[in-house]
Amino acid sequence: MAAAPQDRRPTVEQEIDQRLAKAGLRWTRGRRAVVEAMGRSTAPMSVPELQSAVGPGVPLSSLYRIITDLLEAKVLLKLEFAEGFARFELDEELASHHHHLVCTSCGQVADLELADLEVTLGASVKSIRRRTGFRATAHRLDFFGLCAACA
Amino acid sequence: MAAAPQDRRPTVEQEIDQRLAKAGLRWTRGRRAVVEAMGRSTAPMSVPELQSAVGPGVPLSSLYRIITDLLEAKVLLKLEFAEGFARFELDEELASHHHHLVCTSCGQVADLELADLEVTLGASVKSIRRRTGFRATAHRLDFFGLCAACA
DNA sequence: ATATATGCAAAACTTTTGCATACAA
DNA sequence: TTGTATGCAAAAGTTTTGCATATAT
Repeated sequence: MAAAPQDRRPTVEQEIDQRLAKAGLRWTRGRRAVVEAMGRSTAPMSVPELQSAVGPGVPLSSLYRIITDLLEAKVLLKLEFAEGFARFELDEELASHHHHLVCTSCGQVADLELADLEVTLGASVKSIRRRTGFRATAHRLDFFGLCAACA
Repeated sequence: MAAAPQDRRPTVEQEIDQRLAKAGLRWTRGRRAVVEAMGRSTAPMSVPELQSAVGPGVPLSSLYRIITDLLEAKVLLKLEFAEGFARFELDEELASHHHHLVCTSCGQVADLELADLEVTLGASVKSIRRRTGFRATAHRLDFFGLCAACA
């Protein structure tokens, strides 16, 4: 659903602009390329994947520095799936809260929304705080198994 | 509760023995030290943590090789919390299925059991298979926030 | 104009590997 | 005894950093 004229909620682009500004970061060619590549992807990307999505204009060291900055600005989220390297995706508030399906055979990682579960998880957060004093502000739920193609 | 004489279920040690044997692995001093250190810990350990728990008798390269072997034998489980390095814990069937509370302030990782949630998650696994064809055989749920001490 | 971001090269950190020796079965 | 595991050193893979230059504001 596109933003209607009377919609006062900022677009994703505007929201990203704001986060960069708040972090004191400039809107540069490299950062634009990374954010756009992330926006095009439907699953968290590794740095090599990001590099080929962005094209040869951005060297590795810059990619890593851009990622570090975007993490600090809360534009990106860092994920690790016990693969030995990190993956990244757009911050959940910029996209939507979701979980991951990790295929243990081919390594593919897919996004998945499970709205009904979130209610239950919200209740768990309260019970955790009551039982342990831990104040959870975020969670991650990943499923491991075989994707349709590998099964 | 200790195993009663009539209890036919193997102890954790026997179960580990079996898994090593099935994988064709010998029960050596280094592996024993690692398994014991893991058994003593209540939270997943990084390799440096494991190294100091085990003491100076086991060099890094051996530790990593031992970990690799124990992962293959399904005695250990590998976890990553987007810290840039891996953590390890005893396989869930050797301990108990649980989740993690990761403090984003001090970095502490604590174990947590949430039995009631497992039922809901089981239902989700079925719904995922129906909707996407993905066959989940395991899951991981981690909560991020502030531990009681940091809050 | 000025502070910030980039590009290149070098380095740091985690993890893996080759090879000779030591050890478990 | 025989194959497996270990220890040391060297290397590989991922991520970080120093410094000079280029760029956004």
